[in-house]
Amino acid sequence: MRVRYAPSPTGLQHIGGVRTALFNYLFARRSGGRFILRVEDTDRARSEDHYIQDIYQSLAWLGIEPDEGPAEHGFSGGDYGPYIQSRRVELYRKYTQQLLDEGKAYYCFCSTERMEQLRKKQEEEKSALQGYDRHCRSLPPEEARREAERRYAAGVEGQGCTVRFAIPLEGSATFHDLLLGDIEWANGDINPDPVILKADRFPTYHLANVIDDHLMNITHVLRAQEWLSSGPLHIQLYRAFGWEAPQFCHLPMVMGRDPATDKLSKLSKRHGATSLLEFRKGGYLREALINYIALLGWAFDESRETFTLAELEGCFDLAKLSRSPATFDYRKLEWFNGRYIRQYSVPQLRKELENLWQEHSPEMHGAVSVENLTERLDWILPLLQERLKSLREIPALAAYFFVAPVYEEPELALPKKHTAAQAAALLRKSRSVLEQLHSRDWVWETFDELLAVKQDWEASFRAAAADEGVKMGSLMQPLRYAITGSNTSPPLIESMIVLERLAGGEELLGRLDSLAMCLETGAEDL
RNA sequence: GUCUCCAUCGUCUAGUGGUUAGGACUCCAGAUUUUCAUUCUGGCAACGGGGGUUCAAUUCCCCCUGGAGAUGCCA
Repeated sequence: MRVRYAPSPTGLQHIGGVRTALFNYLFARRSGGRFILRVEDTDRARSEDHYIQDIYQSLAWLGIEPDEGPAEHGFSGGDYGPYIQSRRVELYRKYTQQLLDEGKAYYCFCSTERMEQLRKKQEEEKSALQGYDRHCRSLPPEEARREAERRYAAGVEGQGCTVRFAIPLEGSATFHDLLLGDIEWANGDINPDPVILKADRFPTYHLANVIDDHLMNITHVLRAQEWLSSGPLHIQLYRAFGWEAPQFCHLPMVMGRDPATDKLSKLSKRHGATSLLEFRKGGYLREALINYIALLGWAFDESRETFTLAELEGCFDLAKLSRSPATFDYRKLEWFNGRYIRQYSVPQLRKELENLWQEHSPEMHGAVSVENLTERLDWILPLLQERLKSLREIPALAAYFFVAPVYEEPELALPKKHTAAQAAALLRKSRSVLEQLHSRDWVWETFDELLAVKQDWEASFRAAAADEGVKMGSLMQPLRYAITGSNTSPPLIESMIVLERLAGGEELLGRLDSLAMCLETGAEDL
């Protein structure tokens, strides 16, 4: 078995493309076959080098390794190179010539203006026939050849000489799709005589794709269903060359819902983030992306939905593909992401962050900088880990460990049915507890030891709450606001211990005093 | 317009000629908890419509409807 992922470097790798790559990869792994990466850069106007880099980086990030790929870019080259189509143009010209010689293709001199007018006219007349009118198909071949040579010799690009494939006028093309079953298509319904060699003498997708799949011995073509209607054309091309066509499997499309119109369409930029590396930048873990993408149009059984790449390699099965399109759901991706974040160990998570922040500076909060953030992550991460949906939330959530909060909404400091004065009193009580705790001799070096210390601290605060005749929550609320500047935060006692470790006890007391002052001076407003 | 593909909760899906139509996300409620989150428990929610075939259709067939894709010297 030999399968390939054949992206064109005309844009960033997006979810749909990556899903196709993943399924091809999994199919190869599962069947002991080979997974080939081929770059289809036949569109000279739109192909760009950095898009090629994006393809490589995307696959590398996910851990999808091609068995064969462009050797000039460091991939293990197989026996079928080059794997970049722009380095194979002579091949495509040679095969085009063959088709020309056999009368299965013909030169076309119709200008783009003529084609535009034709299309416009067909649209206006709501013509049953759409597409090329085969104007040049009946040109005497010898005459056409001379004209083509004349134009090529003139050398100017865009002289309007293309080569079109002569679709048989009668009959039909039939092929068996592994997912969809038998597909039969009347030749009359195939796009009439598509261009196979453009005016710049580069091949179009259809030609290059068919030639390369054949030459590279591809046995199975797994591609998105948007290609289904090119299937019959490709079958006709294989037939014209006298080649056996590979097995086809047209994967369900990945859709997105346009928030403005509420309409579904092929997932694209208008639906939000779609490029893979954008997700990485946005704090998503590779495991989450792989797991979620694998489930887009595929399911293992009635309940299991957690899979690592390695597990997928062992259980992926085309028979379990869905035939209907899948809508991309950002929320479910987030849910997976949260789960995988919680599964990571703290060192793993820290490493991931350091790598990420090296490439993309995160949006920082106050005085939090990458330097002093990463070195303290081992203390902070355990407190944040279980409330993260994405890595990108970390700087904002961790900010209070680095800078004193600004008390913009002091009413958040008030427990239910408490006045500002009462809250300030609770704060003073907490202050005395902290002072007492500071006078004690305690040390801790690991997070586990911190948890032991926490027992003591918590007991002291509980006693204080009882003293004051309030619930623990009531005592904690002003304290929480003082320390974190919010009424929702990671566990407060652990936070204080960590903060004391990172910034010293005076920092804690200072925050309490400053909120108390704030409450007392603004008391009448609350 | 034409051709083609598709059709189970809002979303991703499982499933069968006879099931209380299963799971997950979201949402809601409850429990745990110093808040938030996590975790746990419970709940809301689906076989697009009409014809057949059959003792019996969500399941098989046809039509309709709906959705999507293609209709490029883009892939």
